[in-house]
Amino acid sequence: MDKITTSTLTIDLNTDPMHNSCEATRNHDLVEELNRIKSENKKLNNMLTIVRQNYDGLLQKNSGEEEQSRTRKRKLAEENGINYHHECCCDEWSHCRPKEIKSNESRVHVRIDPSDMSLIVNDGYQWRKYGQKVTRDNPSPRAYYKCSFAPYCPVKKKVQRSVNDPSLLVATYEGQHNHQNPTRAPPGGSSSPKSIPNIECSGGSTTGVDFLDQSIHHKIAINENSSSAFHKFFVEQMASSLVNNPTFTAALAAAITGRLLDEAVSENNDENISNSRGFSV
DNA sequence: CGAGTTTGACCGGCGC
DNA sequence: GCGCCGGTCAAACTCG
Repeated sequence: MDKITTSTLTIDLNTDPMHNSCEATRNHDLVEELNRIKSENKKLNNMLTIVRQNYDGLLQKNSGEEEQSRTRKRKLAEENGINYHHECCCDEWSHCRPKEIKSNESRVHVRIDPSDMSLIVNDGYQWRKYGQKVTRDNPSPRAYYKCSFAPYCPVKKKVQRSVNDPSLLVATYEGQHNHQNPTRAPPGGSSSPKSIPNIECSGGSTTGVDFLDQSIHHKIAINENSSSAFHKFFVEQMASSLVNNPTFTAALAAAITGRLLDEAVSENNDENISNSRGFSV
């Protein structure tokens, strides 16, 4: 998956024989950072590969056994007096039905304290709960929320505890926000944004990671520019990729870009341009 | 008193 | 056509 090779970078860095030691140091830093980004990219790609494999396996399972299969399994499970749950990336059987997944729908997993019984996912937006229901495939209730930050924001989210892992909240987002993420400008005037939980994206697309490679390419092309400028570009590229990617929710995009923008701003303020910090989603 | 939450009722889609 | 189930509504309730 790695599109950048070290050899490519070496050639790129050594094209000018007149480079001084300062530039050499900077290039060395760039190589180190590149390796670090590649390493993180590889980790993310591994995670996504696993998710994709699970997803593909699920699709194969569903298509192979055809629609009847679901009924048969459901009947069998009910006859045996058990709730049927397959073993895949999904924690809810209903999500794995061959029902078409909406393009503007996505899911995030949020790690919480297992003792915390609340169904609250703090993603920076303001939500109003309009319903709660216990579904047949999950003993824990599912909460229904509407975005209440903007008057006509169409975004809804469903939050339910994972069947397999009680410490995992599964939030399903539908639609796109028609307003800014309030995290960027807290209504209460607080300078520090609300804490973003440990959100893990669950989906089949790899495009959310590919922008890293594109950015690395661009980084080499603009390696005469300052690192902060690159960092800014990196953040913008990331935000753009997320916004344009239908598999990522607006909430997830806002959470990630918010965090990175904060990093970029703080690094600019410190004038300590190391680019050594990573990010995790 | 207003905003948010709770919870039972209702509705529509889907499978049988 | 009937029943099941997920999603939504709305009145009652709670809280600051």
